Amino acid sequence: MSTATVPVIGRAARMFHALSDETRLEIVRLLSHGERCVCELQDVLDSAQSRLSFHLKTLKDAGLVSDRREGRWVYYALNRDALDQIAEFASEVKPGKHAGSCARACCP
Amino acid sequence: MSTATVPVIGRAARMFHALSDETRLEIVRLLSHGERCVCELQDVLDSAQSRLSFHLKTLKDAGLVSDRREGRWVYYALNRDALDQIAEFASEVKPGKHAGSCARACCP
DNA sequence: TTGACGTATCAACATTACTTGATATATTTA
DNA sequence: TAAATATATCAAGTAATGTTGATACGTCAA
Repeated sequence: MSTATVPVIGRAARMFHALSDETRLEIVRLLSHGERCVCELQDVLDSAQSRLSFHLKTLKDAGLVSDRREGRWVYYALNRDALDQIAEFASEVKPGKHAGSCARACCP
Repeated sequence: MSTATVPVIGRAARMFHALSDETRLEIVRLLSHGERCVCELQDVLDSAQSRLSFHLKTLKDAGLVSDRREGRWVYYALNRDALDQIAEFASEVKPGKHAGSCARACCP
């Protein structure tokens, strides 16, 4: 494995982990309609505030969303780049991409 | 949220969870070159057998890989459909898709 | 400047996921 | 049929993650 692979894989793992929770996927789905403040997410998801804050932080740390404060409100928005990277991963890894060049090496 | 959304989100969460571990991402990367038997993955990843078996089961339960037995060997392969679904999720959710139709409703 | 509101952080607990070593199962070969 | 090989499963321990309620912080309006 190339030296560059490890950090890349770590980043990808963190992004996928951020998407591995149903609440966070709901948040992502809501944000796909545009940026939202925490209070609206809270209303729609009927979720405790600290719980939501925790999940938003998880998404933010993984680079999937960004936030901006406006007065007392904080607005969260999806990160286009991150979504592109996910799509890219899926297509990178799709069988057939490397066809021919990669014979199996074991279990004769 | 529509009634159909919940199971779909559950499935997605499971798929993303399966991809949220570095070892499993390495496995996926290896399988992107074609199907592999467990023993080869074991060699390449230098991983305990039961550990690998655990991760392969996780990937399989999430629908990301399938397996077939051939004699004493079991070959694992990536599931094209699952990868397509991941890419589809990323594009579905990309901001702009719903532009215009979804004004914000809170925090006046 | 005090009070109210929106959000983040913390601590304690509950739950889930991962690792390891041991054992079981299936298949092949001797 | 017995031994060997490839893989799966299990139990026990450890680590990571998610939930809840309480508290702190920042900003605005009175």
